[in-house]
Amino acid sequence: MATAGQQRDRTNGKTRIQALNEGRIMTAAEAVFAAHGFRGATVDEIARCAKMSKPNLLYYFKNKEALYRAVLEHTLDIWLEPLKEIDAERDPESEIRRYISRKIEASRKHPNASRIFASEMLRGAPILGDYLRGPLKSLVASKCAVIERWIADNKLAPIDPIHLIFMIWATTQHYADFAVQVKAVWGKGALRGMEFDGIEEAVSAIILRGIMPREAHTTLR
Amino acid sequence: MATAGQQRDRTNGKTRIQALNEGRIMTAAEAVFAAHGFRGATVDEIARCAKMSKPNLLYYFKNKEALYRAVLEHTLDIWLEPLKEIDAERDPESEIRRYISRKIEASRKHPNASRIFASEMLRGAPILGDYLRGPLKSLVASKCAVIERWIADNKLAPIDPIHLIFMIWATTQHYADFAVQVKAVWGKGALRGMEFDGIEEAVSAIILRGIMPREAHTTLR
DNA sequence: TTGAACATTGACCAATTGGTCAATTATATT
DNA sequence: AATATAATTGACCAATTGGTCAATGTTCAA
Repeated sequence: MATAGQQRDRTNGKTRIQALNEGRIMTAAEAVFAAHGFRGATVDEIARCAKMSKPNLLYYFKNKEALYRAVLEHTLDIWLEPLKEIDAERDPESEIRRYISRKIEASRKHPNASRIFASEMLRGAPILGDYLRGPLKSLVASKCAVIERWIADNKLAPIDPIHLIFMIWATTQHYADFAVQVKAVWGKGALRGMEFDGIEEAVSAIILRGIMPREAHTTLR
Repeated sequence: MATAGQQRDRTNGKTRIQALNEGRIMTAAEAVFAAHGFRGATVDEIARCAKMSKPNLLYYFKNKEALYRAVLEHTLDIWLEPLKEIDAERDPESEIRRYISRKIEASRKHPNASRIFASEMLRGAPILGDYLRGPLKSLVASKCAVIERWIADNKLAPIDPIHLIFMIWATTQHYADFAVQVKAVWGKGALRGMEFDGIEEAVSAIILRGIMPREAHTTLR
């Protein structure tokens, strides 16, 4: 009895109430940090948004920065997961299409994660800087190598891999970060709860056309 | 004598000192708003950055919001100018190439303008909302019509114009808004003062390939 | 050189900020 | 039912916030 590990009512070393409240706080914090950035967000507003007193919030996260870091970490997972999945062994068309699809899906399901990441970049990545220059750079380099192999094998047009990746990042996240603009300009009234349908196909179409090889003699133009 | 208009030492109804200080304030404000957004920016920091006391700053701009609006307006000019120039009468390849080129140039020369715009979008465009739904929407609609005509004339592949515009916006501004990330991942050390060379060609290459028509029978893949 | 408009600032203010703490209430294990 | 632990909060604090104002210094046309 009393096996090492969780007792009744405890998950992952956390109380039921703890898990619940930390969840509520994180969700509230994501919304506020996404809209106003680290400095523009206030602990009061996050607490109010989580329907909780400020001291209670600070009982779960020792200060504003700790909360921000927790949110950023959660954000990073969502953000990077799709890139890791690109598989050198499969064909580029389906892999890139799938990647775009996953990124659009992430922008639709977790728009605040995308916005928090954007906000952190806008301020010069004081927290994520090391991560960008370390693990992210490595990951991107390895995926660039994959793309370059595809190009060498004539499975892809000779484009610059890093700019392809930037283009996919930029375009897909645009629909989350600039959602107001997209809605305003595209006309899809706020009423019809912002449907992101068709985006995936439209974006994939242009990009894939842009990077798939043509037969030997290019017939461009 | 005393012709209606500027006296000696006055330009545009503004004193020499006025013009000079307003300029310094705007530049400082652009940097601070770009990094921290409206709420995260402080008047003190902007004043310090403009080497000026806070009351003196508020002598030129009546409050934080007025300054923000002035900065936003300046930003909008830079931001939109290139799109207006797209000319239906010329051929799509050179027009789109030129547009991308102009946008990349703007990202390089006015990165803070791009970031302020991004920040305003992240918070849901409380100030620019009406502008987006009004003049911007009209402008975009007219340019979409141009693109659609090009498609109908078989000068362009049948892609969705609005998403093409979004893609160009997103990709080009990415190099300003996410400059830290670009630098970190791309490796161009901060030393070699971030050269944006090659971006224009790389981006244009993918996008143009993606939207230029092929000969009748598509030889894709 | 003078005087009126322009420019500048230290001192100050009320409101808000991130954060603490002691006291209280709820929860869960015995 | 008892008790130890977890959860919650009102009251409070020093620092910072956006903004005011009266007093002072500077510029420039006459």
